[in-house]
Amino acid sequence: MAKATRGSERREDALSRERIVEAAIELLDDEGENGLTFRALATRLATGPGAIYWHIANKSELLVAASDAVVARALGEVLAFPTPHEAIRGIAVGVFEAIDAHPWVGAQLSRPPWRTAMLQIFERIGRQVQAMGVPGGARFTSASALVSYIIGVSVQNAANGRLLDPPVDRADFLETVSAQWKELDAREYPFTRNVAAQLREHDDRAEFLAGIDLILAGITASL
Amino acid sequence: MAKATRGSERREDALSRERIVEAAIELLDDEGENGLTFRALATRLATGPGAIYWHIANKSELLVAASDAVVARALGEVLAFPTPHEAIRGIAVGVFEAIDAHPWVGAQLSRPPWRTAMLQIFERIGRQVQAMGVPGGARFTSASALVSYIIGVSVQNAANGRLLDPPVDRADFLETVSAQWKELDAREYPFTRNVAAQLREHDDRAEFLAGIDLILAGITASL
DNA sequence: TACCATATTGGAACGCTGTTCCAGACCTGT
DNA sequence: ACAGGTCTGGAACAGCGTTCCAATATGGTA
Repeated sequence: MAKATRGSERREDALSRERIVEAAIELLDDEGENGLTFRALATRLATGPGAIYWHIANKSELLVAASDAVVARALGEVLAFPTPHEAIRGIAVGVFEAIDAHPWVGAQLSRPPWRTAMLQIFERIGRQVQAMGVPGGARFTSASALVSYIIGVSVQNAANGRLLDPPVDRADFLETVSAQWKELDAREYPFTRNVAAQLREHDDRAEFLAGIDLILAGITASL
Repeated sequence: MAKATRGSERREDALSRERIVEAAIELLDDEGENGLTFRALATRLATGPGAIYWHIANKSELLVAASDAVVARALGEVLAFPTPHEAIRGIAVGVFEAIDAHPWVGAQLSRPPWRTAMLQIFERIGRQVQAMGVPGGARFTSASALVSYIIGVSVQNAANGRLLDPPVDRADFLETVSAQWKELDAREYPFTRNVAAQLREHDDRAEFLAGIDLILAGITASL
């Protein structure tokens, strides 16, 4: 009797690569990047650390798999757009919001191996650059610049949101930084002091899109 | 006699925050980011781990201090330029090459707290944006876009160079990646496959500057 | 010079981590 | 019913950041 019970419920919660990656994503979202340990993951999956290693080589591979899953999901949700210009903005926002929702992805993207996740973004952006009418020789440069900008801003935006241990209100946070900037030495930081006020009414997403438009304007201007 | 000898040479190798940060930079450059441990650092400074903690709060602070030192040194070497356009290129290249020479700095920059290092870059770029004649309301956006792009590309460039454990030749590396891209599925990655050839004769620095010019063109176009 | 309070040192120890190892349990095909 | 590989999970290892603290060096005062 005891044997039968244990045997039947065993197949239900069988370990698998997907289940492990899914649990890792949950753990990272719940506890932050430092929350993902093989022991915590094993506990959540009601098993031991050793069992996980049968399905996944090491922590690095686990992080790559988790990031890829998040990026793939985000890009999958990006729909069709009437113009290349709008499509690029749509893809960019999709990536931006995915990293904003899962800040730990950012730390992974700017780290080797830039495998599937980065490649997927590059491919999607590249196609739209081509559709914009950019000639062959300049496509690589334009797509690279866009992808670098998208990843760069998204990662930094995620890093900012992550830096508060007791999650502070965004407005309060901007207020604080803005105040700090105003306190800077007038000789060393004249520019930063000057724009400190603008920081208070600052919308990351809008600023991000404005940057995209800036690059797109540059691409268009050199057609 | 013995007492005098020990006493006199003791002051020579006295510990200090600067000496520790300098040794940390050397260690990071020599052994990579994983090479910096408090034990290795203590050995290099001929002391124990505990002594280091008298001068520095924790590893995070040490990394921030090391990054700040490298960035400050790099920006200090950037000279005057006749036009804002050239100045921005000059600053950008300075940052790019500093991170290329010290890849571990990249991992730090896109991580909170973005204190002095990031701020210094932002300030330097911002002043030149102002000099370009960008109106007050758009300065923040333009400077942010440039800084994000500069950091984004530099970090990714550094990450690429770092990923090879036996340091492979750059040309061989590009050849390999280019070949990998050509093997990609034609349905899923048409664009990436198409530009794979361009990757082989790819110059990171030139590509980086082309991206800067793209953004500058965008800024100029919207003046 | 003798002494004390303070600043500084460095080695031992703690708790945690990623990873390895392996005895045993499970599942499948004969 | 049994033999094979597949899969599990707990114990153990080395190494990490960090803390602790007894020992020492230093600078000021009597």
